[in-house]
Amino acid sequence: MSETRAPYINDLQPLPPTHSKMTRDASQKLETMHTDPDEQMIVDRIYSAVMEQKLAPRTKLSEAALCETFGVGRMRVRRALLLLGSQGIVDLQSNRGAYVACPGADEAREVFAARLMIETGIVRELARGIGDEAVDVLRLHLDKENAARQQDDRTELIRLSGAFHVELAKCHKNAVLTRVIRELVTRTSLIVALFGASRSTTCPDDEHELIIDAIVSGDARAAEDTIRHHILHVQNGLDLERTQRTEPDLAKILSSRD
Amino acid sequence: MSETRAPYINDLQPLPPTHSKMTRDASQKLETMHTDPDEQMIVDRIYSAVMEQKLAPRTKLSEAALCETFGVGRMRVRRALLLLGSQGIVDLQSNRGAYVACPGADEAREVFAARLMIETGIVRELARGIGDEAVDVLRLHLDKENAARQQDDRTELIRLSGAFHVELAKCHKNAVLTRVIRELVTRTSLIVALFGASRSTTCPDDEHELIIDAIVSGDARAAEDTIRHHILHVQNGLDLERTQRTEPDLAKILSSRD
DNA sequence: TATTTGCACATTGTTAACAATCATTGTCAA
DNA sequence: TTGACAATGATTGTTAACAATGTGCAAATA
Repeated sequence: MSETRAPYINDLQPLPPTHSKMTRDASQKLETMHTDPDEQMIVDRIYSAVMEQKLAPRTKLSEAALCETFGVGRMRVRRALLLLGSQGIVDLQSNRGAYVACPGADEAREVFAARLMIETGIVRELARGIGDEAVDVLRLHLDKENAARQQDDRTELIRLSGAFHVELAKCHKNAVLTRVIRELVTRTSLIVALFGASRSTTCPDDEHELIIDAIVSGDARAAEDTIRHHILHVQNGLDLERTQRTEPDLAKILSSRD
Repeated sequence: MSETRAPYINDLQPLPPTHSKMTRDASQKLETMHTDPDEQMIVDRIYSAVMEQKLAPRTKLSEAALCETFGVGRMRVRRALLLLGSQGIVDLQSNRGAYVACPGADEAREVFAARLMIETGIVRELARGIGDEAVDVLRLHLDKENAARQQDDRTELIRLSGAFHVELAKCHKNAVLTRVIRELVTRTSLIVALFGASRSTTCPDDEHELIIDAIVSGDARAAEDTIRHHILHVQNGLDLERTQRTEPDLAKILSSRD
């Protein structure tokens, strides 16, 4: 459906190139931990890169590049890519390689709908009784967000904005739930990178603070409404109705044989 | 923490042996589709076997056995096991092999807590407006459950009981959400196999029908309460507070050399 | 000049052999 | 008899070579 266009997107994407970051991380990794080159490290690294929007959708993740980058054998890279593919972060195309996933509008709506259903439950239960130390963790996270916003650190702000929702899930001390949310948040990063038009999506103002306030107030209904409003706000800041960037690309290419 | 006991459980488990089913499925598969021996087939097969409680927890899934069973190379089996491991269905132990997962009481509580939060959202949104064809699908599923119950087909009833919740998720036509629920339901099957004491867990009476009725009535609150009650009912039918079956097994074996 | 066809290269998929680790069993000594 | 210890066998982890597929370029032809 969407694999017949733009074979190598590296030089087409406006986002920072992947190679510079890759090599930096590679050297860093080769220096620090040569003892445990687990493939979970590769997964986490790519996961983080996607969440920070350093890896643009449709970026090719060739095995050779990843091998050299992380200094591991092809098997490890292959396993990591398989895991990432099973979570919808990368798109594994047979005999063609692995690419950072490029979710369509339908899939984007699915992710937001799922987040709405799950996260409303998360904050509702938290409003029904949250530990003091958990509130402290959340408020500390809020401080980091504000600091990043004041310093105009866009990358850090993007990362923290997504991580806030993971922190909300972590309050339940439920590894199963946290994993689900982490996956959905990461896919949201891809969606925002693809469909994000205005900067409002990357700057959630003080909505996160409102969510915390609603939770500590103990009003479950208010907490639900607040996070629902927040998620919808992020979604409404996107160009989901429009055809994505790749679709007109194909049409343009096919019609540009003038 | 829990890998130091009962290395080979095949002949210790009271559940049906895995080999008979395996070989049957293997021949069936070799006959029908020799063209696409994808590893997704292996994953789905093991998934189904776990949901039907044909594969008991702690059952060893050796690579050689799976290779011969499914008639594929070791790489395919390895990839399938990695995927199953990433979803908590099997436990991959380094240099020791893959075993059907044996969730502890804490993990069981996490799964139920996650299901409570997510599935209440699912039925709430469904109560807010569900398509007629979706209702038909659910009622048809209910008929199958009743048929299996009347025929005392315990295996089929177990499968359908879990699949009902997957069908609920499917009503949203949301692949992301459906995948999450499918994983949670499958892990619930493992939990029930481990901690299930009374048969009440396998026979949810007519609670599923109550859920559908609450949904079609349009009362979101009632739908939430109904499925919450249902999930808690299943959970309360378990011996979660007790130490699981494997602990006393080892003690009994070690002390039974009279 | 534009299109198509063939070839060369690069990348991925697969297989098989090898290395490493773990479990079991047998042996020896206390 | 019991305990530790070592050897053997089996199973998993890893690597490298090979096969297969897709991509891009170039040459040839209309």
